Amino acid sequence: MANDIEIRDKLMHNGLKVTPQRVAVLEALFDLRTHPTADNIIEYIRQNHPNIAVGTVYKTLETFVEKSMIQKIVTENNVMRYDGYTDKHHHIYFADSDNIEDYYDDDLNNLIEQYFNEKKIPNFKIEDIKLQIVGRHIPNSH
Amino acid sequence: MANDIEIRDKLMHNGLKVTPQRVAVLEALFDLRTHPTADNIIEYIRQNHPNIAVGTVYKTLETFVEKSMIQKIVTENNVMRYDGYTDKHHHIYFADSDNIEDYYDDDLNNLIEQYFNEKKIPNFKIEDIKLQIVGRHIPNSH
DNA sequence: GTACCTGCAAAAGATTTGCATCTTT
DNA sequence: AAAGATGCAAATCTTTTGCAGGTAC
Repeated sequence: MANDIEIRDKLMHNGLKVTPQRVAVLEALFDLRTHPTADNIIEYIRQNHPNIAVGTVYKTLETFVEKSMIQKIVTENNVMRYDGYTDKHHHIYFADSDNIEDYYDDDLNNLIEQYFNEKKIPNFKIEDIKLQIVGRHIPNSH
Repeated sequence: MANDIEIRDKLMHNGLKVTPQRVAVLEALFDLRTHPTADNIIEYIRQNHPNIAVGTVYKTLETFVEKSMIQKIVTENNVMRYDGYTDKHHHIYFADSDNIEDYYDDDLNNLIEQYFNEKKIPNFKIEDIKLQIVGRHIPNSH
C-alpha cells in the first residue's frame, strides 16, 4: 500500500490536480493486486468514500491510462481490468477462472528483445511486447 | 475465400447444422482478413443476406469460439474482434490505428517453447502463449 | 418428427457523455 | 479567478437472452 505522499507526487508529476477521488482510485489500484475491474474499484473505494460517482471512477481511470500511470488489461468477458503497476511484466491468465496473475521475467524479456533485434518486422517499430500466458493451475499432488 | 464445400465440411465436422447464416458468418471470417468486429461481419453479410439477425451472428460467433473454429481477439476499445484463422500466430497491434495484423513466426514459437521447457512456472501448466506486439508503422523514407 | 436454429425485440451490462456545481491551484 | 474535476442521470454501445416460429437432418 503506497502512502499518500507518493500518490500525491505521482498525480502532481503527471500534471493532475490532487483530488480525494483520484487519490482513492490510485490507492485502490495499489492495494488491490487482483487486476480489478472498474466495478471492483468502485466497491473498494466506497467503503471509505461512499459518495464517489461511477462516472468519476471511469474518467479517472481513463485519465491515468492516457498518462501511462496505469495499464488496461483486456479480457474475453467484455470487461476491462486495470493494473496499477507499470513496470515491465506479463500476465498469466488462468483458463478455469478469471484470475490473472503477474509474471515478471527479465531473462525472457531479454531473450525476446534480442530475437527481435536480429529479426526485424518490416516497416514496423516495436514499442512493447506483452505475453498472454494461458493455462491452468496444477493441484498439489499430496 | 474458402469455398462452400470446405465450409460445409467444417460445420459438419464440428457437429453443427449447416445453415445459410452459419455459412455466411464463416465465409465472412475467411474473406475479411481484418479481424472484424461482430458489427463488421454483420455489415458484410447483409450485402448478400439482408435479413440475418444481429443476435444470430453473435450466437454463431460464440458457438464457433466454443468449438475452437475461430478465435476471439481482445482490444482496448470494449469491442471484441474475431479471427477465422486458428493456426498458431500472434498479433501486431498498431498503436496509431485499430489495425491488427497477423504475425507468423515458428522460430520464435520454438524459442519460447524451449525457454519454458527449462524454466517452468511453479504449479502451472501452460496451454498457450500469445504475443501482443504493439508498435507503429515506419513510413517509407523516399 | 425432433432437435436444433433463427429472428425479433427487449434486457442487461459496461462505459461514456453533458452539464451544472464544486474544488484545486 | 480560472481551469479543471466531480456528481448525477441519461444516453450509448456492445452483447445476451427468451421465446415463438422455422429449418436441417
